[in-house]
Amino acid sequence: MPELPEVETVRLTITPLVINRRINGVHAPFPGVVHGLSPAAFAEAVVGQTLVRSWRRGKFLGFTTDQGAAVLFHLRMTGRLLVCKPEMPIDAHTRLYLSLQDDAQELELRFIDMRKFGRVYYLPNGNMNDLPTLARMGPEPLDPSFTPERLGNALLGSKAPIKAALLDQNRLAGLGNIYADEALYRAGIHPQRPAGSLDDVELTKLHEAIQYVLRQGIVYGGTTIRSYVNGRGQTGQFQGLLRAYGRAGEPCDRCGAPMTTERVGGRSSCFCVHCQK
DNA sequence: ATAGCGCCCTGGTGGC
DNA sequence: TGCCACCAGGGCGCTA
Repeated sequence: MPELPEVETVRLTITPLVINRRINGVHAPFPGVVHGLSPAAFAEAVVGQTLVRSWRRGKFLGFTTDQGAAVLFHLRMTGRLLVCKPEMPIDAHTRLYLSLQDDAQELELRFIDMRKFGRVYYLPNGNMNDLPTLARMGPEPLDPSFTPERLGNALLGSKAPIKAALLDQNRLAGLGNIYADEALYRAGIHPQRPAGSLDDVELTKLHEAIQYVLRQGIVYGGTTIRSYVNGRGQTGQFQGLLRAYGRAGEPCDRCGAPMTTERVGGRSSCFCVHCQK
């Protein structure tokens, strides 16, 4: 499930292969993949533009073009981005692909998504605020401006379980089920705690834990549970270092007691009842 | 405004 | 062995 570290890893692996390439064509075997406009309209808008810069906001991966527009991808659950030669056989789950040309050769950027949750967005002016989801999105947890105080502000007054609040992209960008469980485990905080009830010491611990697990996730190239691969088709390596997510019934790394699983905020959550208060 | 829940989607898994 | 209910969950839209 691509979360911030997986999207960042995809961005890092894709970027050198697609930057300074001109979009020559658009094909959308699954027309619904393009958000808010038809594939034909998307193609008409984007063909002829050159990708000049990549960026990430939460779980969105964006490419800015030479005309100041932006093409965004959201991988949701099972989305992948793959850069390959045109002659490579098309995967059955390919939802959209862009033909990219430079002086030397043509490549394709393919968006593959088994479950069709993923979307492609086009922003004519490249302005993130034109997409309401991005305009509302909370702070970037790895930005230097993200402090324990800002985390506290994001959670202030919330009676929702801290786990649900961490998954709420309007409070904090980029966390999904895996890294939320990992961060709460590392911080020793029970997922059912009301988000607004954390004291300053806990906020400091949770802030450190969020940054730590996200940075580790990036260092290890993301977490592959089922389908995630980076832009070169390689799996991540962080799954071997998970201490909470998916470890129900296994012994806690700290105290040895079996890890508990429970649904919190509609999501399965793994935690240690002894170590997380 | 906030919190909770169903929905979209498909493939893998586990139970009978 | 075969079938099928169930589960995974990000973001959105609806409800109370």
